[in-house]
Amino acid sequence: MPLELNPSQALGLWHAVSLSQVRSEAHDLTLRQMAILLQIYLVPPPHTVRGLAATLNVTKPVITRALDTMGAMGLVDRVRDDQDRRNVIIKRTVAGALYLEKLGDVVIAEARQLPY
Amino acid sequence: MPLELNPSQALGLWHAVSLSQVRSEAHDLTLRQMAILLQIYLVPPPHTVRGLAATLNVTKPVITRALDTMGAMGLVDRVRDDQDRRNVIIKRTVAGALYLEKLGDVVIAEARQLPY
DNA sequence: TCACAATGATACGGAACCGAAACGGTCGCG
DNA sequence: CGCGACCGTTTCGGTTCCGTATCATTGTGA
Repeated sequence: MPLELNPSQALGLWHAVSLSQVRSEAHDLTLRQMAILLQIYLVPPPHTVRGLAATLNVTKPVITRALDTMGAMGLVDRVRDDQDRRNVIIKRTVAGALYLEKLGDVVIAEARQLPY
Repeated sequence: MPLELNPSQALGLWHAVSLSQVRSEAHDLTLRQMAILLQIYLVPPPHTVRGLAATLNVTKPVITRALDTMGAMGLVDRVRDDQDRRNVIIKRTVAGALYLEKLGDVVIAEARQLPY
């Protein structure tokens, strides 16, 4: 049985989590960066710049720059593909997994506190 | 009975909605702008710049600028308070309500398609 | 009345991000 | 070998956002 939300729950959840993110985080991720990070961690590898750009419907430099930023934060890692050295394989990191685990906790906690 | 999500559902939902937002919208809102918009529409009025700044834990100029941007998009409106003319009351608009209604539809649709 | 507090807006310098275009390194194929 | 295609990165000019500090307007209370 699928997860059924009513409009109030849907917006309420989005509101609560957004608010939590804005309030807590010193430097939060862009919506695009967040989408990239989630794509990397929730979809089976391998992930490439080109593939992410196509999936998110953005240009390649957007991906490169987002990986620069999140790489500096330790949330992702980049490795050259030895089969085809033109490719770059985006790797997950422990810090990235932890970051998303916390995000998941926030979503779960806010969902639980939602009026129903 | 509260809304119980498991970690996979929580992150999957956030992933799907973020992806949908990034893919579709030419001009998407900042996380802060989104939080402000949801606060205005989901919490009973009146809303002031100062109040929003305190709730979101950001400085007042952040609110003013976000209202400038979203005001230009027609998502919110500003009216001087006649009781205390120092205050500015932030008003909802039809366009803003429609915008959030669509967002809610996306959340609901993605939740329904979630594996469970 | 008149200093002072409060509110929202603005000025300013700096940082991050964007899209388009160009670039270097790599592969594939004739 | 050579040339074109492909991949990720970088450069460029421009826009947006940020934080701090300051401003104009309005209310408050001695």
